[in-house]
Amino acid sequence: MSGPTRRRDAGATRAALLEAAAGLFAEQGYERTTVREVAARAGVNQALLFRYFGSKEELFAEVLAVQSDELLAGPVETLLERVLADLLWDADADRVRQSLRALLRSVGHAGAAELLRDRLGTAYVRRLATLSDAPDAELRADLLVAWLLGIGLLRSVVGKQPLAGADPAEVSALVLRTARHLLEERPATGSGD
Amino acid sequence: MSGPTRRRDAGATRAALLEAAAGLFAEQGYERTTVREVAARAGVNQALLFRYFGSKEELFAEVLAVQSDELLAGPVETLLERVLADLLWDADADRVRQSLRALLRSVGHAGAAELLRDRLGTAYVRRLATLSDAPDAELRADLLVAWLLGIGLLRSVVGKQPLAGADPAEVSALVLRTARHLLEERPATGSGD
DNA sequence: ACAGGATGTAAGCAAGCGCTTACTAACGGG
DNA sequence: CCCGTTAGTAAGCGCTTGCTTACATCCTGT
Repeated sequence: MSGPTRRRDAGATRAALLEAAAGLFAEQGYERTTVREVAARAGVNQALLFRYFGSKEELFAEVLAVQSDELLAGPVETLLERVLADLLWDADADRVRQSLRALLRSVGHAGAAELLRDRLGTAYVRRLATLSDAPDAELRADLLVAWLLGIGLLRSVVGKQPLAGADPAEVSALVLRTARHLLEERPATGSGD
Repeated sequence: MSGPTRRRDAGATRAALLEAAAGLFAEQGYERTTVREVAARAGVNQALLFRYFGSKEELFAEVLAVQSDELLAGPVETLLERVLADLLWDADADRVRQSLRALLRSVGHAGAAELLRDRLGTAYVRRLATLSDAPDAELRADLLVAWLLGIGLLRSVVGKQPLAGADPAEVSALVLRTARHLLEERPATGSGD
């Protein structure tokens, strides 16, 4: 049987570090967050961070690894809506949202850019592109991902008004209507199809 | 007449520092660029950077100060098109484009965020909002600025394909059509106006 | 019970950062 | 011609960064 109160618990320490890191990476991005801050918020000696994660970079990768599948699992039709919700309702600190925001916040960092370029971004775009019949469907989906990125940054990082203070539901509805138009419209041609 | 070859020339030194800084800030952003790098590229002793600009932060501000008016001067109708051009044709290193990209690249930095929030972003939004009759015109303009920000980052910083490799003219046309729709559309209402 | 691995701690290293200081060398007006 | 001002230089200060090391302590299997 497990001891009543384990003061030495590798699993709990790892989890505490992971949670502290997720919060700080989401708030400040990768570069501005120091390993000492993470250890302090976790209430843990900072040497343990390196024992359990190897490096700051690997810790960051583990934080980002959380979200990959959860959002992508649902139906394509509501994918954009769900991502927007995670982006706009930033009050609560759900783990998926934290890791999404850590990704946005750290887009200047090579590791985050690579993840967005080669894995996450591609996965989103593949799904979003199925909503469009246009031959350049993937480009349109890329533009949508770019929009989400920009909205997240201008809202949470820059704090631009009126966007930062706007009703999330209104913003979401406006973006969704425009996104549908982007995916479905076709350029006017001289031949008139 | 001025001396034949002035080896001691404060104006030229300042200009060299400014140009080197614009290039590096555009390529790497504020935080990743070091004052030693700037001085080295300018071929100048790094102490002079502080003599002529006071601090890295003030040097950055001076780099960003370039673009403020130039783009905003033209007609509103082509404003979006011109910014998109500066964003998408990133081959040549025009000074206005460099400072625009330095701003995007450094959006995680407090100084850049403040400029975008309180000055530049507001100026763009004011003008863009005149293109819409909607009551939330400024919000829509904010969303456009967010889109520009996201496109610039996903293209130049992240390097996401197919966006990064797409024909700038096609991207521009697609974004402009969608932007017009965003500015002009109105939500469907139950009362049917 | 006790050896040995797992867990936690304190201290500090090398490197890099923005910035400053103490100095030399060139210029230009009197 | 000389001297104060200006431009340029070399060195390094104080601090922070990610990461490591040497060591104390606890827990568990046999």
